[in-house]
Amino acid sequence: MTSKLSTQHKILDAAQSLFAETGFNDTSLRQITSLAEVNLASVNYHFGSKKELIQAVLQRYLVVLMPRLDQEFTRLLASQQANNLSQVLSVFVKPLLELNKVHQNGTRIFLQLLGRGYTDVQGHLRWFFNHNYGRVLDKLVLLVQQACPDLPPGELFWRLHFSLGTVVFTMASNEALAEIAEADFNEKVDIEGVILRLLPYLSAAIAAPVSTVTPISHTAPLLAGEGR
Amino acid sequence: MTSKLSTQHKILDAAQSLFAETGFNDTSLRQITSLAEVNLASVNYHFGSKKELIQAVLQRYLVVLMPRLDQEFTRLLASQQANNLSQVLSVFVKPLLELNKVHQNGTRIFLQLLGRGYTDVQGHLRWFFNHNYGRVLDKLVLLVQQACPDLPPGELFWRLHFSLGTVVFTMASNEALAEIAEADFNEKVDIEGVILRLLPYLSAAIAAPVSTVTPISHTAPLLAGEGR
DNA sequence: TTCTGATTCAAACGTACATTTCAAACACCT
DNA sequence: AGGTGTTTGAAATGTACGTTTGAATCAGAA
Repeated sequence: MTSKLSTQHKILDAAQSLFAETGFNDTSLRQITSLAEVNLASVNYHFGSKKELIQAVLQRYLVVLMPRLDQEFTRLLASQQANNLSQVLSVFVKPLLELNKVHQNGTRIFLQLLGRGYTDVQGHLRWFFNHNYGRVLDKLVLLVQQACPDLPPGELFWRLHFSLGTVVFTMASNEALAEIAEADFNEKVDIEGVILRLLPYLSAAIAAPVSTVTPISHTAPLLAGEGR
Repeated sequence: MTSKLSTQHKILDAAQSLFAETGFNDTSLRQITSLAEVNLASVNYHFGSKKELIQAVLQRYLVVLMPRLDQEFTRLLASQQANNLSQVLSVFVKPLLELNKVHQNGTRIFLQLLGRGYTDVQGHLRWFFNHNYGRVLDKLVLLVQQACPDLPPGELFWRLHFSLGTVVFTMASNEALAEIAEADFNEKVDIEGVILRLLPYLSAAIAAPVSTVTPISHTAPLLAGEGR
């Protein structure tokens, strides 16, 4: 079963686990190479630097996930009928779960890494992500906008980021939560279970009625475009 | 105006800003003491260690917030009529905003710190938090349970943690989000604005109908257990 | 085999970190 | 003023980090 893996592969496998568990900055190359059973210098030999290793770890999943999401988004945009929010969010499920083909527990690991990327590093990974895949997410914004025509663009912006936070934080602390859930409620919940629990939560949240109690002067937003 | 501050106070003020901005592990005592314009050794003299400094920074807010929340929860629990979810969540607003009395931008800083505490450190801060203030949060769980009697306890557990993720992640990246929001939508949003936007989002999310959808993965084989 | 480029290895480099040390400076008492 | 306990200061300690180095080892072609 355990075929002979290249050094690069062993590094990536060890790195993703440690990165997901401990975060990027709090995982040392020595931990990684020790777990991977390779020489310390091989990381810099094969990847150049720790920063590039982090990107390589993420890219392994992103190059699979993002084209897949793009394809789903494009399909939904092409269908003339308006899609409801639940349908839009549901298209995430299959592409995300297919990351388990990239690596065992790939879905969980990727989402944890995504969470780490948003909270650990200062801007750098956020830029990398938006720069490479921003156009795909623009389609998602468009779809949600169509599904929730009554939602002002500014409100939608915030709610999408709220939702990103929900997902990312949940995955970052997924292990601890799953443990508690099993201990307290006798419910064994895997990553698919969490995703399926997230869907109705996020659907209801994003489509929630807009609050009427606003202490701030309510100026009509003119500019659209999620750019940046 | 700028009265003479004690060394301890200067350290706490510098530390909370840097911790909120960069995270606990990625902020060095040298940065803190440099910003506070005190000697490096004074941190260990006054607080013992970096870990204890982190706790002291958090405690300054927790000792104000948690009794305040406890009081609100108790009040709501005492009222015989059942409270709806929106009412329950609303009790967070005032206690949170009163943290601005503890320090300028105290609400934002505290929530950012809370986010850092949940994602940065390994369990340690989570334990500290649950150990000291777990009983207060139990009352919140009870209130939400009363407001959403149809929600199974297991589902409620997950949704409360989803909500924690929403808040915590939003605050961790609050500065970046607020900047984008202002640039793209011409909306100046302060911490109060974010909190008020969160309320309807979270109310709808927690009270969302429970999904009837079952996992698409085949139920027969349990290969690739997600545990560990 | 011998040559050659790619990979691995042990060791070291320079930097930054939290923490400790101990003498100097300070504040507050009588 | 002198004495005492508290606080600050500059410097050093030991550890860990990412990265670099140069020799040893390997794989494949001639």
